[in-house]
Amino acid sequence: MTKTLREERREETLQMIKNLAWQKMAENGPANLSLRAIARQMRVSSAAIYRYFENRDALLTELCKDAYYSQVAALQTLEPAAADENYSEHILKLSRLYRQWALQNPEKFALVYGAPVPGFRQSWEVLAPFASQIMDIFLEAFQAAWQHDQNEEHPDLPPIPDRLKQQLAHVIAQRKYNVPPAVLYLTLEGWTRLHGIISLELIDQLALLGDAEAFFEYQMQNLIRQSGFVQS
Amino acid sequence: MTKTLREERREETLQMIKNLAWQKMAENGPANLSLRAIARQMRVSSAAIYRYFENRDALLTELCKDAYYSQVAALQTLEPAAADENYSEHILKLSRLYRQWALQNPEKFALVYGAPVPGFRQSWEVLAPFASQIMDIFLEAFQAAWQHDQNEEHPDLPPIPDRLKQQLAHVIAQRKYNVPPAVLYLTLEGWTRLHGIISLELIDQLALLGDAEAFFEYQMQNLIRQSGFVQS
DNA sequence: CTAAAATGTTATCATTGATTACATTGTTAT
DNA sequence: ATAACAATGTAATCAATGATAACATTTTAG
Repeated sequence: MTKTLREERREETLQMIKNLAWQKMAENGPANLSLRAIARQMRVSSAAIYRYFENRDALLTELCKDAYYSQVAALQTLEPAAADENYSEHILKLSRLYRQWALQNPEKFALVYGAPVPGFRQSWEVLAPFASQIMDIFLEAFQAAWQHDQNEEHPDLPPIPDRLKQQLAHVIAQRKYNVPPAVLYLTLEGWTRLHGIISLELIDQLALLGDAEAFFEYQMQNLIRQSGFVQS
Repeated sequence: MTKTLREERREETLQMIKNLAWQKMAENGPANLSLRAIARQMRVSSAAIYRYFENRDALLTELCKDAYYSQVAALQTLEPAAADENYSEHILKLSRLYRQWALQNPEKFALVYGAPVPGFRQSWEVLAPFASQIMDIFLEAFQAAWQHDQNEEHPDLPPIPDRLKQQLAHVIAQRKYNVPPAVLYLTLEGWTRLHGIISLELIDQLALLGDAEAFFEYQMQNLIRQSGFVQS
C-alpha cells in the first residue's frame, strides 16, 4: 500500500503549517499565533488551514506533541549508558541536555511547561503520556546510578513519610516501574530541581547571576552527591 | 492637598477594571483577557477603558505588579521570626505560604512566573525590583537560620566553584546584602527547588502523585536539613 | 464663571478565528 | 477512460477584538 500523491502533499502541507507556526511563535509569542498569518505566508486562503487543523487549539495541541518529541529526541541524543560507564555522570549529561534544549527552544519549553491556558488545558489527558516519557528517561538513569554508583552511605535521607511512600508505591505499581520508591523519589527531586532552575532562568529571574550555568552545574553536582551517588 | 472627587473616582475605576480583569483571567486564561468584555461588564463603552490603560499590555503590566504585591503580602502574613524562635521552621512556614498562595492564585502565579510572552517581556526592567522583594524575604529567613540554627556539620557541601562564588559575591556587593555567599547560594537553591515543585504541580505534571503536598513537605524538610540547619 | 483638563461616547478600522457555499483537483471503482 | 466520490482550495461573510479619532459632557481650578 504505497502512499498516494495526495497523502504525500497533505503531510508536506501539515509540516509546512507547523514549521511556519513555530517560526511565528518564536517571533510573536505563543499567545499571538495567527492562523491567517500562516496562511498568508503560505500564499493560501485563510480558510485552507482549516482543512488541516480543526481550529487554532488543535494546531497548538499538535505543536505541544511536537515539542515533546523534540525534547525526547534531544535527551536521546545521549546514547544509553554503557555497562562500564559512570552512571552519575550520565545523569549530569542528561541534565545538561535538558537545559540546552530549553535554552535553544524557549517557545517549545513555554508551550509544554508554560502557563496553563484554560480552555486549552483539557488536552492534558492527550499530553500526559508524552510527559511521562521524559520522566521515564530520568528514572532509568537514576535507577542505573542507584544500582551501580551508590555511595557507601546511600542517600543521606530521613525515612520517607508513610503518605509519600504510599503515593510512590502506587505510581510504581500503576506504571509497572521496576524501581524502589527511593529511586522514584530521587528522580522526582532531580526533575523538579532541574525544572525549577531552568524555568526561572528562562524568564530571566536568575539574571542577577549574569549567567546561571555555574549555579546549574554546582546544583546538579550536589543533587547527585546528595542522592548518594558517587561523584565523577 | 486633599484628594479631589475625580481622583477618587479614578482610583475606584482603576481598581474595578483590575478586579474584573482578574476575574476574566481566572475564567478564560491570561491569553484571552478582553478589554471589551471588561467594558461590557462595567456598562461602559469599550473606548473608555483606554482612558485608564494605554493598551492591553499596560493593563497586564499593572496586573503583574499587583500579583507581586499579592505574593509579597501573602508571605508577610508570617510575622518575622522572633529572637527565640525556630528559624528553620520559619523557612518551612514561608515555603508553605508560597505554595498556598500559588495554589490559590494560579492566574497570578501564571502571570508572574508564566511563559515569557514576547512583546510583553521588555517590561522585565519594570518588574525586576518586585521580583527581588520575594527573594529578599527568603534571604532574610535563610540568613537567620544560618546564624542561629546551624548544625554542627554546617551544610554538607563541596567548596563552591570560583566562578559561582564570584557571581554570588557580585550580587551581594551590588545589592548590599549582608550575608556570606553560602547563604545566598542556599537561598537560591531553596527558591529554585520551591519553584520547581510548585510550577510543575500547577500544570498538573505532578498529578501522578495524586497530591503533591507530602512530596513538597518532605522536600522542604530535606532542603533545610541539607542546608545544614537544625531540624524542627 | 469661564477656560482647561479629564472622562465618556459614537463611529470607524484593521485584524482575527471561524463557517458556509461553491469550485477544482486528485483518487478509485467500474 | 470515465463517472462517482472524496479531498482540497476559494471567495464571501460573521462576530469579536484592539485601537484610534472626533466629538460631547462633566469636573476642576484659577
